[in-house]
Amino acid sequence: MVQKELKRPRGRPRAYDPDDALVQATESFWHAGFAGTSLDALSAATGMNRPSLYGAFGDKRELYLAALDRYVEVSRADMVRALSDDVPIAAGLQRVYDGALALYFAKPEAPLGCFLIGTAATEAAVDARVRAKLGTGLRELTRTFEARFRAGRKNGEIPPGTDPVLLAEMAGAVLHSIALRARAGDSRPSLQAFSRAAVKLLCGAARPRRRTKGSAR
Amino acid sequence: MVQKELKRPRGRPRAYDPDDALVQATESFWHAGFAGTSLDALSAATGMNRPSLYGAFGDKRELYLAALDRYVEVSRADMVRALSDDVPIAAGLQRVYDGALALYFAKPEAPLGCFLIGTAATEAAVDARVRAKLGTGLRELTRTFEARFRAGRKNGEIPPGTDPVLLAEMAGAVLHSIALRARAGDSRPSLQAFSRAAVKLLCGAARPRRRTKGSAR
DNA sequence: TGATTTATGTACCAGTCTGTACAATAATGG
DNA sequence: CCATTATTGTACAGACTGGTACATAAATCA
Repeated sequence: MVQKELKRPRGRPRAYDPDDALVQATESFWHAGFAGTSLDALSAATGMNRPSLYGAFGDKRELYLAALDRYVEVSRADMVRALSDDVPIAAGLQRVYDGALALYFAKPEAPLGCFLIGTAATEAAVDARVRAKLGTGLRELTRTFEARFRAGRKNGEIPPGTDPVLLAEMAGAVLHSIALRARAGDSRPSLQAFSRAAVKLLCGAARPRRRTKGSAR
Repeated sequence: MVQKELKRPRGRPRAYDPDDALVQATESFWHAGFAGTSLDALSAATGMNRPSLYGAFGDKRELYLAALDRYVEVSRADMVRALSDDVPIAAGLQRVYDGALALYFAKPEAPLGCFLIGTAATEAAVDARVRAKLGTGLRELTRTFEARFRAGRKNGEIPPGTDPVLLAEMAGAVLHSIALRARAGDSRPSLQAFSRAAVKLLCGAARPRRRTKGSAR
């Protein structure tokens, strides 16, 4: 559908796919962090030799920043999809957490948690651009939660007295905690259980109080 | 009170204080992470030359692990103190968060967040011992919350139907989020506001629902 | 086909990294 | 005062670091 090479560029064709290479580079950084990932490792992971890396992405830092950008954008899009208005808030929240867990445990032998939280946090103290991307990335995700809670308040899904900003921050905090704990070695079932309880608390605490027992599905 | 040099050891005396040096090393790691901190930096920060560092702590990794241990122990002790039973739960929780913020913003020009969360998360994926320390560290803090909630349930501070494990995990999640967001550049007042709202939510949601306005002290 | 353009592969540079060998130093024990 | 012990300071080894210069290869354009 999408036409890729309407017109071939002039010189020798690339031996790699830039998007693919960025994904591979992301996985390398995801595993060992920015400082812990060498250009040799990036070269091996992407299949590109060093000069090609520089030609395509600039230096190591620029490549890392590009990887962060892509990751945040994909995560945001996934969240928006999971939180779609035609699913009740609690179910949407749970979909976000389930999706996150699937990503964080994608490599079952070595759970990596969240790429942004797991690697950019360290670099943020040293590199202002990383700090900015980490900050805006986290805020974007929180704001996605907030938008859903706000819509839910308008819908009547959530009583008018509740604060969508606070609920969004709490939902974000749960996500942060899961991301971190996955990388810290906590088991997936335990985090899944936590996420379910947290959803119940956040969506239950928001309403006028009712029985928790015997709720359908 | 504590006698330090009841008997001087045999050889040439040390030119440094081991505890002090560990604190200095911690600050270095706190800033740039494990991989980002060189032995030269550690040497400069501690005032010890390389062979002394090796003699005192072993290699760089061992030194980092010792720094993590000390940090977790101090944090745990601070938390236990803040959550003492003779202060209401909500106030105790708030003391924990206020203390954390004071620590995370100790260097106002460059907020470093939490040492454990900010640096060990990155290294955890590569180093099993760091992962273990991160995991047990986080769990210890959460269990400290849990103990306080459990005591509060026994006291009547919190209704018997609530789950202390969940509340502790939520309180921990708020702490994790604050730690992260401090390092991501969020302002201290915004995080303080978040912590206050979170305390209200966690301690308010736990009780049978009542007015928030006009509660004494 | 030959000129042009772009990307690749090799090889390398200068600097930095972690860790250590070794001599000098400063204390104690007899 | 000399032997012993432990730490310090210097200097260095060997590996690895990020980044680049340069010749080669593969495509298009005329």
